[in-house]
Amino acid sequence: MEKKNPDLCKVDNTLHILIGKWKPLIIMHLMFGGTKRFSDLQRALTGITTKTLTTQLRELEEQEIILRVVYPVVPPRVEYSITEYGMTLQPVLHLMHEWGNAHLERQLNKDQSTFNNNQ
Amino acid sequence: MEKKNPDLCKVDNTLHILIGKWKPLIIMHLMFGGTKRFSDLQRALTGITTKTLTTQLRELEEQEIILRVVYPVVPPRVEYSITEYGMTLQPVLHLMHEWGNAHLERQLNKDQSTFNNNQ
DNA sequence: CCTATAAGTATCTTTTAAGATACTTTATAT
DNA sequence: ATATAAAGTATCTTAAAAGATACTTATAGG
Repeated sequence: MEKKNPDLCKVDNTLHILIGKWKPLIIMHLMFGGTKRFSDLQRALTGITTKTLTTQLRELEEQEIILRVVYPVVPPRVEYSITEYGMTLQPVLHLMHEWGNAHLERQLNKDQSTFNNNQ
Repeated sequence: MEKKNPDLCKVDNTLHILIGKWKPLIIMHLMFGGTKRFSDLQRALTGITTKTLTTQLRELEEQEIILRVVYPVVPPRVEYSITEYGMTLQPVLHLMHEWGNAHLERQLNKDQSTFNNNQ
């Protein structure tokens, strides 16, 4: 780890891509579910507003994690897909998923033992 | 990936621990630099306020990522260290560091070629 | 001519994180 | 008696992210 310049904590570069209430979910959907239309995503992400979905998609597009393709028809048809570059996040997300899962179980166990101790 | 219940995106569990402007840095410092006092950390994290440092440390402590030990002396002495559990984040942070580094270089190359194209 | 449709915009409000600044505590050394 | 030190609290302000709600656009189909 760089001791001299702590700004060189590159973890933040990755976090920057992933931070956003719905971004991991969006990425996972496109990564494992393939190309999706705007309305498909909105249906999949229960509770998201159109404004928020638009923002998150545009940011991911700007980072070249996803691709946005507009078909010039009426009513509009817009398709989102993961890019090749976006796919490079897969091992990272996988490990985060694993750790997050273990973390969740750990917390459930903790609650469990608290519960037992209170008996 | 769970298709039925998208709330089961466990990546968010990991993100939840890591989100916080200074948290990755704090974790890295304790993980690789060993036990540190409050003032050591404040010196290391240039620009952080006491209030923010306190908040971030307390949150990490609550998640059992770090340990806070108070020595009952005056003036106070408080030491922070990474827990064994906190150490389990190391592979995750390592991968995020790697990806983030590659991402940074990619962006630098992009800027470079934009620069060249404008000649 | 009216309506429905998909993918958004435009505003406004709420929530949360972080920063700025001043204050507190208490045994010890002067 | 007073000043000092370390590790904080207490308030207030600012900024950024997300939510609620209403509106827009352009054409094909009835």
